[in-house]
Amino acid sequence: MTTIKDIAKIAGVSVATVSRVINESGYVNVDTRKKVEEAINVMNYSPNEVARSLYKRKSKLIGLLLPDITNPFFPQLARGVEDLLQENGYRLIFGNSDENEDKELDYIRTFVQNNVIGVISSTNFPDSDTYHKLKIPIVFLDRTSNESPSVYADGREGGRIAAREIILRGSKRITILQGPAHIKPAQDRFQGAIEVLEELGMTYDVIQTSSFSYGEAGKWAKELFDKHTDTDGVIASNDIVATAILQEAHRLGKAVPQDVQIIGYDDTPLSSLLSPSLSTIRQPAYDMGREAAGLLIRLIEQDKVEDSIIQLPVSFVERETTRTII
Amino acid sequence: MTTIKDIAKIAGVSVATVSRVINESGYVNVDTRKKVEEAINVMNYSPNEVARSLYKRKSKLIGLLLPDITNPFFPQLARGVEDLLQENGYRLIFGNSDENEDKELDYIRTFVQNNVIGVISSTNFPDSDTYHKLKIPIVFLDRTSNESPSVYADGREGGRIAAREIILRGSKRITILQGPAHIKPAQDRFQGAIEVLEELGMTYDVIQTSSFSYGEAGKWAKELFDKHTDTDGVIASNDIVATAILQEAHRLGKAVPQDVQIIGYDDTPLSSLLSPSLSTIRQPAYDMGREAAGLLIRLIEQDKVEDSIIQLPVSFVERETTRTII
DNA sequence: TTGTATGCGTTATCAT
DNA sequence: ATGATAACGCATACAA
Repeated sequence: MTTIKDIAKIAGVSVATVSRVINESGYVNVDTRKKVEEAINVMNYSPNEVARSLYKRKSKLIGLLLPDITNPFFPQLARGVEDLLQENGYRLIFGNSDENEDKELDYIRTFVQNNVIGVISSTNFPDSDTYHKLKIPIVFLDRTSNESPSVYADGREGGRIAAREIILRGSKRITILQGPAHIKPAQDRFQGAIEVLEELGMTYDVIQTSSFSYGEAGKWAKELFDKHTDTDGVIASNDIVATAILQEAHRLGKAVPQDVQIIGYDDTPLSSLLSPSLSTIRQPAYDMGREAAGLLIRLIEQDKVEDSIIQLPVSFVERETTRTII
Repeated sequence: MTTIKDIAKIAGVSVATVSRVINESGYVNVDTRKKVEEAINVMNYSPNEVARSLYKRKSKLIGLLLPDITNPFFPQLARGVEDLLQENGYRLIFGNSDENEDKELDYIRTFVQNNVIGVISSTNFPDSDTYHKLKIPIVFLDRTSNESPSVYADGREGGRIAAREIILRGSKRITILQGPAHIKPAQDRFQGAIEVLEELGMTYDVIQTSSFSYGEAGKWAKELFDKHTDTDGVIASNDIVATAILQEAHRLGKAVPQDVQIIGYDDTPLSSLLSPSLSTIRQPAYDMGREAAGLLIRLIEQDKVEDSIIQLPVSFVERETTRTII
């Protein structure tokens, strides 16, 4: 590996001078600058970020913690984060937490050990000690905590919209899937929907679920139609579950949306590809990722940051699993 | 931040001794070890990986380069990689290349700048200078290059299977989608299919495509049924494109699989959720990721590694877009 | 305008 | 069995 020393030798200057031209700091004569740049090009030199990081006590690395990149909602988030960071010269250390606190702590620790300059986390434990003690900027993504910087979509409103739309389109006996208890955004959207259901005096049933995995979704779907045969509207906790419901309805010979309406949540790419395509509440995942990255960069680079809590709007995406308004 | 110096002071020993207990290297008295461990626990100390990395000239970081995490095939790969690496104490620096060589080089450079100890890459340019000059182990994932370590599924065989199965199930006028020219695995599967088509003397048409994106897939679907009205079997370049074909067939009122059979490629989670669910060629993505990580670790930790080219089997997954064998 | 020297936190060598 | 110290590659304070 070629080091700053090699460059200095080749250019016939001291390492300090080389450092100056690299970092455009301090004075340096035009001619010597040229010599140095020449040497840098010839050797195809680029500075060792590890040494820099050690000296400055901070790197260009940012830690990203997501529950599970295999859940189609998260790649979009990740991509948004990565794009903006990359454009700004930052790089990503990435980990899946599986909503598991231990795994999460382990990652946070190695983030710190690697001098990451900030972290973006979709955690279920934003109030844990680990986060409070962190001395680097952190933004919670798709999660919130008090006054902490965070980027999320309005889950409660999303739930309200879902309930309103499905009622508006004529469902009378609604079943609502309650997402995993430990996942805050899932509870928010559930609460929002319940509110509207109550306000409008609708009769409804609730099915508890404990994960968002493809594997288990089918189970809830079966349970739903098993327990609540006369359901004519389903508010699912996310698109994955909604898809399973749709499949099960299909299997049972129920017509969607004529017999049962279904509303998903997230608007993952999947939802537009189903037949019938899935009506859903859209979260602007890619934008959320970008916003989170932007916020983190501001937190890192500026002294004072306003608007460190960013709430993005959700919206109803009308597709084919809901009827058209009469 | 608490450093090894702090621990040394608290434990009343030298930094050398602390280092010894941390790394379990050299002799250290049981009692002093206890004192040191005590201090480490009290201070919740963990060593600065950056300093370690600087001294040792290598980190515990591994670079992972994927085309686009937003394409549902790649999260599975990524997850496989991450799981195995994480279990072995390695961490991931992650980047999307968008199949763009410049972006890729940029990432490889920053990988090196950060002393990554190995790289896993799904690149279209495995023979580029950058990779040849890399002095750290690299494994190509879902890609191959000569004798270089790599993990991939047998694309040619996958293509052959797809063609065989669709013919076996009665399609006579097959249209085959040729994936992006610059993506090697896409061409492999295409070649494999063509071989069988030729061998069996089938008539077939080819549609060129230039990306795997959701956005453009619909375009090719339209083109396909537009140009080749009498097609009764479609071999798609991957599940995304197959899904678009399925949608378009549906829109045109063609019955699947009665009028048209469709075979996808990859077996992304998506494919089992469609209606009709998608028959496809399965690539064991998660396992490929794990294998790649395992191979890389062997490359890193062992002097000599056999079987550094790992080919995983593909298989036909029979679902509802193909007819049952007569 | 440039160079020398120091320290970032760690590991390893060499004494003791 | 333990400690003092050089070195990893870089950026900066200070001298010149």
